[in-house]
Amino acid sequence: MKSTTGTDFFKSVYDVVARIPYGRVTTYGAIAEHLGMKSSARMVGWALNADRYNLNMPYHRVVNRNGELSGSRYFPQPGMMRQLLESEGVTFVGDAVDIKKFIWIP
DNA sequence: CGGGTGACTTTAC
DNA sequence: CGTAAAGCCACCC
Repeated sequence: MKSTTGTDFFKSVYDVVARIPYGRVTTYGAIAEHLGMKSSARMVGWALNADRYNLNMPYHRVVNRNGELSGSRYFPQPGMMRQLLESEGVTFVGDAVDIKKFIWIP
């Protein structure tokens, strides 16, 4: 859990994720780059993993650079992530979203 | 301070 | 398309 020391790294991630518009997706790299750590996209997903149980945010709109739903396996139910995205009008190409069309950069 | 870990990314074979 | 390896940074013990 985030200590009161205020790492705020997570907070930054949550802030960006919460800003993802409806029907759009973003990538870990894009968020990391926005935070100034483009070389460490891992931290983004890792940050979500830390609070996915406590926070209510559209983290299903966060996908990897290839548009694949790498995080879907960490969702409560398999296929839920894709279902949510399709529900928002996001189209898929195979097992990945049409990242080129729905990519959103903060 | 050091080692292990990870929802990533890129390059290479 | 598959696996492998390296780079990367924050967090935990």
